Amino acid sequence: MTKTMNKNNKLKLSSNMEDYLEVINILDREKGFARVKDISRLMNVKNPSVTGAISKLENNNLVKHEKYGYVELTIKGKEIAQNIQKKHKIFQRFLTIVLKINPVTAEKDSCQLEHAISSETYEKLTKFIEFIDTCPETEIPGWLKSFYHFMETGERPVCRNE
Amino acid sequence: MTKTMNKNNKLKLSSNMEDYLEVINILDREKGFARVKDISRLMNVKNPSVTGAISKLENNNLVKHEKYGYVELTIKGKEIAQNIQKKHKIFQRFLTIVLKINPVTAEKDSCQLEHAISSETYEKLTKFIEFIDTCPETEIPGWLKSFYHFMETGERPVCRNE
DNA sequence: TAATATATTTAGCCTAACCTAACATTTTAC
DNA sequence: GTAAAATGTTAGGTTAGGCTAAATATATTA
Repeated sequence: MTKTMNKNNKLKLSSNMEDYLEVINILDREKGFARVKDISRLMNVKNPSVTGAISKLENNNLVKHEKYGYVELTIKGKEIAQNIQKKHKIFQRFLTIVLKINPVTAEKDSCQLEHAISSETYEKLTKFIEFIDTCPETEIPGWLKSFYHFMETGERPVCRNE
Repeated sequence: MTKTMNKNNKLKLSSNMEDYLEVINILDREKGFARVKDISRLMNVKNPSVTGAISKLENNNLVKHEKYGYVELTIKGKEIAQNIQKKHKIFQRFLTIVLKINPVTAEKDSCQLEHAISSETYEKLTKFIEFIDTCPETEIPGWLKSFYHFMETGERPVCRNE
């Protein structure tokens, strides 16, 4: 066990490496392949930084890459990438739906928050959004409408004890 | 403008430096002063790391420190520390009150999330907690009780359209 | 097919954080 | 009041991640 592992013997990746995996996954999904150039563009870094990062990910068996060729996620790499993206999306939804954060800020915040949340918290936040989504009677639950009103006006409507 | 500034000409600190400010502030509040030893203990680093960090913070006018003596926050340093702590606390409350995350995980997550959230999102999250806190009729709003129930059982109670 | 353009890698350097070992200062205990 | 213990600093090394410049490989186009 030479590499950095957490208590569950799972690889502990820096948020940087997580970002690389995420970007590679996005490119793969959207274009069918990921090249160094595209990764560097999306990550806002230069090509040599990508080459370096890729080779680290390769050492951890998270990507495959043959010289001058495409970068591909391994099963393990894809798992991690998808995990991060789920966290990203749940924050995106929470911030835009519940807190009414503007899309640009919500996106930026989600990019950071996705690396900072535990799985336990992710699960419960997901439940929370599900709770709102599955409101059986209206698109937006009454209490959430009340919160919107509270944010806009400071007025505190009656809070029913259901 | 040689130092790293963001678009508002504000200092952009690494989350590491933010953590040092936070810890110094906590020590100052709880013990009346902050020494290198205490900082290193709370930060889980060795003394020389603290000395190095302190001197960087000093260069940015965020702390004062005379050799072998106490470390003190400047006004600016204190402002930043308090800002981070407010973010920490609001996550702590959100995670424990709304999502019912266990205190240990909530604390760990808050320590990370505090560095990842914009001011705008912080403000709105604060509003959200305020909305819950000021529920005029009950300790815990009915909708939140319904969510707890939903988390525990998966049952979806009636959602009133208030 | 040769010349040019683009993409990738390598080499070498920088900064932020951390560390250990060695040295300096301050505090404590006799 | 000095010697031991504790605390703090300096020096020098490591790793992660970024950069530029230069070399190499691939792709395109004349």
